[in-house]
Amino acid sequence: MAGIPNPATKRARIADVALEAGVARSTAALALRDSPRLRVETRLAVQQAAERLGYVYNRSAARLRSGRSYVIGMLVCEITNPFYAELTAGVQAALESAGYAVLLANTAESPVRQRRMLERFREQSVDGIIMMPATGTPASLLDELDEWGLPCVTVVRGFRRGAHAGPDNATGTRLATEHLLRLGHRDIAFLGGAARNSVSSGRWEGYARAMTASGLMPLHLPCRTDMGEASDFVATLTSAGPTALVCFNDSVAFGASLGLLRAGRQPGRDVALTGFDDIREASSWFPPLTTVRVAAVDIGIAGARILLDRIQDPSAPARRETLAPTLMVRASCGAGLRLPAARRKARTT
Amino acid sequence: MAGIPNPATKRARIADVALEAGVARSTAALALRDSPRLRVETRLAVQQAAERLGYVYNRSAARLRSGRSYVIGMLVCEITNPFYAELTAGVQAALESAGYAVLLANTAESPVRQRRMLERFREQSVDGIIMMPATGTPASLLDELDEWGLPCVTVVRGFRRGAHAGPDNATGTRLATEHLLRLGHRDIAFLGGAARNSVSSGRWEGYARAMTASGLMPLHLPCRTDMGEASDFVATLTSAGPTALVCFNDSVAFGASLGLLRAGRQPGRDVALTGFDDIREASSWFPPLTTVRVAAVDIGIAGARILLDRIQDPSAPARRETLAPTLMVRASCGAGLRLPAARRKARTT
DNA sequence: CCGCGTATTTAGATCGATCTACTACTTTGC
DNA sequence: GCAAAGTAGTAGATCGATCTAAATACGCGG
Repeated sequence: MAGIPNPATKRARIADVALEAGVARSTAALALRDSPRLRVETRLAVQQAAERLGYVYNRSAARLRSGRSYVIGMLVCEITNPFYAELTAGVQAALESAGYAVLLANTAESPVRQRRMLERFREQSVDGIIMMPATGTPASLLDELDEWGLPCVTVVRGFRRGAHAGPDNATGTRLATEHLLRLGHRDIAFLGGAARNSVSSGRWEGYARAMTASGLMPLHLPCRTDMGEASDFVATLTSAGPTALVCFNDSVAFGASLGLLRAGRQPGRDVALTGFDDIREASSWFPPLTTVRVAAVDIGIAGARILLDRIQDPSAPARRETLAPTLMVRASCGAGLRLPAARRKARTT
Repeated sequence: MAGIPNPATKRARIADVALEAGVARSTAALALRDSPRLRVETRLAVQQAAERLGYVYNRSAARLRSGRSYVIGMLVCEITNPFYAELTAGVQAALESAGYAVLLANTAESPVRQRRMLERFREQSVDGIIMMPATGTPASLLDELDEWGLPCVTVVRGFRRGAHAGPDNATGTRLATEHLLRLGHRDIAFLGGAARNSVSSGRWEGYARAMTASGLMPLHLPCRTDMGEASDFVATLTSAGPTALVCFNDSVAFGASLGLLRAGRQPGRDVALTGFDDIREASSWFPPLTTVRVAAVDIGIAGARILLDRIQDPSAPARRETLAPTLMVRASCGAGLRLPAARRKARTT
């Protein structure tokens, strides 16, 4: 009867629904959760009663009793990095369709903030954690979370142990380096990724192995992994420098190409570039960026799935998933680049 | 005594802390919330007892009784857009320092997903909502949220009414347009922002007014607001086209500059560009992007503050904050651009 | 028509905090 | 010296769901 929910009267509770449907409170609760223990008719009757009253489920109450919150805590090391933003979107979408909500915190690479947020997540009694550890996080954090009884999955970055989803970094840079070698480059340097973490070391290793396998010396050009830094750094390189750069990620490659332009050099012609991640902007860049594709969204989805399985069965061994990368060959490595100079001449004739 | 929290035994409750400290449960609760109703010594004793037991506050229980969750729901229309990513970081930081956690959902511009997530937020009994309405959201959504008793603030995008924090879009594009006019441009077009929302109309208006004030015809070049689209669109413009583009936002401006390069034209020399937002990448772009600065982070912080005030006093009238933009003059509008060609010549001498 | 197993439904305790209203004990005022 | 006011602490109800264990209904063989 009550049709329209009235803001003045209080929100309907499960007891009200039970009354309206003419069943017991516990029956109503079961019906609203679609329990097979109830007859279909009963379930339907209760659900219709709930509809009539404009009943809204109160997960806070459920959470207190059942201990399950259907909330996952997510720690992102730097949400303003487009790769992590995409990954966040992937995680969120995957968890959303499994009925979970996502508590998000940006650690901005600070282990202190990271710790504070983990504690807050614990107070909020999240069902699990999905995180990219801030640079400098000790692996012992996993033990602590374990002690807290909080299932955890690392994504992209991780530790030697523990549930994890991430790209095969070494294979990725190996593919990129081998491609450049095939194109005839010999003086190839690795740009960016100074931080000592699993991602940096993996990407460096893939590059370095490919170089030494060809009898060449690997060279590390360290710079912070953002566009501005990379741009400044590359602008200082002279024409005597490397003819090709394997960049730590796409942002660094973008920075490198802008730096080259600033120095009056043409990315893709004067210096070949490869990136890593294949973020959305990579293909529409000029020149389009040759890069290692590891769909951030897919990593997010994989991480979410591992976490959900882990929540279901916390005793199962920690699963680790390494996503195979593919090389997206575009123009920035020198193949098939249409140069502005050439175009300009063509246009004026 | 119990020193180390034992994962085998259950988590300590407030009753355990009370026992350890030799006070009543309600006293312990007050002490843990630092209530001034208690003597300092009592508070300290309880807090130390909590420390000893490794007590962790259970907000789920508190939330059930008190109705306050210290969780805010945030709806982002497109988290992979760097501007919104920065805004998200701002909101998150501001709310975090006020003791709140943020439930995040990416609507990907879908009103359906937006609605679903709002309902989920409601179930989770968030204390408030901070959102950028997906394109096509009716203003009546505000009434619904009101009926639900959920305080809400819109950021960046919004409606005619309701609490809001956002940039002064019209002033921003007016500044940019006037700057281009001062530089002698007459054939200036507005690029991007086809969607019919408050942001698009505001930015178009500022541009159009400045044009008509100078006796010029405003021209809208509609294209979707992402880098790839803008790049494709601009690549088709001929040299007979406009000499300057006021772009809807930085991403569009980036796309435009890449599109010009593809067409063999030089952004900043052949065509002047201005952006909007001043995202991190704008200053390290080549050429550095002249753009309207409205710190995304500041909008996020302003939005968070308005929401928190609104939660404190829901009966107060909805506050609206418009952040004044400033024009960041850089090279992309043609002033002080050092051209690659010139540089290249200088380097070879 | 009884007993037994299975399918449904239910009563009442429970999760862990907060809130209200009350007690006990000081202090103050006159 | 006694009421009024103030201070510090407490008992017990309460939030709204879930869980456990038990009651009831139903079907069927004998």
